[in-house]
Order: sequence, then C-alpha cells, then structure tokens
Amino acid sequence: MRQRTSSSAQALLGLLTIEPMSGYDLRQTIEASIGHMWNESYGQIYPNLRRLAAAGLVQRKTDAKKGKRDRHVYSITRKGRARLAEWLALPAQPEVPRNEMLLKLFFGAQVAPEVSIAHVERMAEQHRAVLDKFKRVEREEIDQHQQHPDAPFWRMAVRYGQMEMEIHLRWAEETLAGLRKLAKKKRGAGLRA
Amino acid sequence: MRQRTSSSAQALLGLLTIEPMSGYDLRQTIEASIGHMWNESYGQIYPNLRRLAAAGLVQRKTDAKKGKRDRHVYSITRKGRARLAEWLALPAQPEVPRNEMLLKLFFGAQVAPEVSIAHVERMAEQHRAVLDKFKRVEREEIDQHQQHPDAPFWRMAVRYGQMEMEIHLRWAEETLAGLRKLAKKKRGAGLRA
DNA sequence: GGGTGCATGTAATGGGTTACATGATTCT
DNA sequence: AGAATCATGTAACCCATTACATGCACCC
Repeated sequence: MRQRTSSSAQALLGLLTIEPMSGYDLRQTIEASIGHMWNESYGQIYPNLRRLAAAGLVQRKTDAKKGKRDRHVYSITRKGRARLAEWLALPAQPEVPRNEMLLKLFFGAQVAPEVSIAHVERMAEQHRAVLDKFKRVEREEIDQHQQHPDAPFWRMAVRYGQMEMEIHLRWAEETLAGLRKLAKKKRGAGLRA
Repeated sequence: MRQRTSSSAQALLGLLTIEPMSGYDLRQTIEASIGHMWNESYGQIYPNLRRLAAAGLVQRKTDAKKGKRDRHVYSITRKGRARLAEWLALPAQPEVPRNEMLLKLFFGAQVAPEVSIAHVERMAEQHRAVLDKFKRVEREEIDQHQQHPDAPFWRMAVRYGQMEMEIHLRWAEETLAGLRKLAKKKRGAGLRA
C-alpha cells in the first residue's frame, strides 16, 4: 500500500473539532482563520467529507430548513478524533518551496531593475494586508476566546504568521533600497555609454 | 486555450541563462542553490526540456564522450531569452500556503503538549540546518562571484531565506517556552484531578 | 561482485484547482 | 430585473512526485 501524503482530510477533521460545520462553513472558516497556513478548495472539501463520512470519521446530518436549500452539517465522531490524534502525532512533512516572486527576483539581472522593484513592492503590499488580517484575527477571534482550550495554540500559529510577515516587510525595505541603488547605477552607466 | 499557470519551464529557462546545462545538472543546481525557493524533479525537468527544445526556446547539443553515456546539454536561445523576459515581467502569483507543521500546532489542544513540542523542535532543527546552508551558499557561491551581474540578485534572494529562517528560529524558541509552560500547567492539573 | 555516482527518460498515480451546473433567497 | 450570497456538488484538466527502467564507469 502506498502512503497517503495528503493532509486535506485531516485538516477538515481538525476544523470539525471546533464545531460541526457544513462544507460551505469549512471553506469560510479556512478563509477567515487558517487561510495563511492552509488552503482547501470546494473541489477538495466536498469529496473528502463524503469519504470521511463513509469511513465513519464524521457524521452527516441534513439540516432541512423550509424554503432554503438543504444544509449538510458534519460533526466529528470518536473514531474521527482518534484518527486525527494519530495524524497529529506524525512528524509534519516539510513544504515544497515554490516562491515565484523570489524566483523572479533571482533572475532579476535579465530585466530592468524596475521590474524587480515592482515585484517586491507588490509583495510588500500583499504582506502588509496579510499582517493586518493577522492582527485582526488575533484581536477578534483569539482574544475573544481566552478561556477556550484551543486559544493558546491558535495564538502561536498566528504569531508565526505575524513574525514572518514583519520580517518579509523588513526584507522588502532593505531590498528595495538595494534595487533602487542598482537602478541608479545602471542609469548612470547607460548615459555614459 | 487555457493559460499555463506553471512556471517550471521558465525556471529552467532562467537557470540556463547562467550557463548551458543538462537535465541532470539542472537538478543538481536547483538542489544546491535555489532549492529553498524552488523545486523541480526529474519528472518535470526532462519533459519540459523536450518541450522547450521543440518550441525553439532552448537548443540541445549531444555531448558524446566515448565510453560514457551521452549528455544532452541545453542552452537558451534568443527566443528563449525573450520568452523568459516576458514571464519575468508578469506579476508573481502568490504561493498557496500548506504548512503542515503549523496546521498540526493549530490543533495542538487535541493531543499532549509533548507532541506539539516535538513538532516545533523538529522544525527548528531543520531550519537551523537550512540557515547554515544559506550562509554557506552566500560565502561559496555568491561572494566568489562578486563581479557577476547576477550576484546582487542572488544575494537578495538568499537574504530572504536567511531572515525567514532566523525569525522562524526565534518564533520556535518563544513557542517552545510557551508550550513547556502549558505542559507543566497540565501536569499540575492532572495531579490535582 | 556490488555499491555509488553520472545520466536520461517514461508511466503510474495522486493531489488539487477551476470551471461548470444548479437553484433558492435577499438585497439593490 | 439582476447581482450577490448561501449552498452543494461533479468533471475536466493540469501539475508534480515517485517509482521504475536502463546502463556505463569507477572504486572497494
């Protein structure tokens, strides 16, 4: 048997320990809270929920509201909790790095410095927005649930993201300064030529 | 027609601006230099080189050494350079986050604190090794080629990795302290119970 | 003789996103 | 009337890793 490398199903299982949710809710929760460390699309969520239900790791209840479309709410079973705990104990496999922005900067000598500057500026803008979101999440989602047993772990995870974004922004500043110096030098050389 | 979102081919094109290389060389170079920001397996490299050659973006030369197996050395063409420059100008698409270690920490309340501690320690160990590698790369690959037009960009990219690893290590320290405190508290509660 | 490194490639498999299909309700 | 949001799901496609196949040279 081949080892399953995917953690999509386990991520869903984990989220369902917080509270029972529908596929739609799961997507919403991911976007709002763990979007920066984990992503999951509907095309993964729905089939996985079906499989989890078939394996008895989650239980599906159909919430029929008159007029409205049926909602399928899933809750984790004891068996599901056990499976989750097993997976949690396994060492995490490291991410495969695929940072397109860095790669483009790496080949920056092939294009005008302005191109690289634009890449770094765009990235800084995005990361500034993400940092703001983290701060909001910490205030609104975590500080609100001080007594919740999950809260300390949520805070640690968010802190990771915050620190990372802050250092990226520092790097961006440094790098932009360097790139602008390079651009000036190049313009000077161009005029002299 | 559907737009190709993959940047694998362009990454190879970029590497071939440094010098002509074989598929094997490319893999080796990736591992040694840009492995932390980009990864590419043989299963991607060889088919992509074939396609690039068919499109006239690279040129293949067979290097037949007597006795030894043939080496296929690829060099980038002017057309290839033009294509690379086009791609470099395009905004980079952000990474899809999939940090399994963070995800597991996020669900840390479901398991003993020791499990989370082990995750963070393992990660710190790995990142310490990567940081060392970055420092080595900076010394051995970049400082050696001061006058190379690519050098400033290489340095910026490596610096990104260094800063990131350093901040992760700082986070790991902080987090381990927090986790150990949690573990102690939990043991205390367990004894009282 | 067997392991390791150089070297090229393909096939199987799996993982994941995007686009599509459907449809009700609510807001503008 | 039409856009946005809630809501569920499937199919097509693409991307990427892994395992496998092959084979020479060199060293122990």
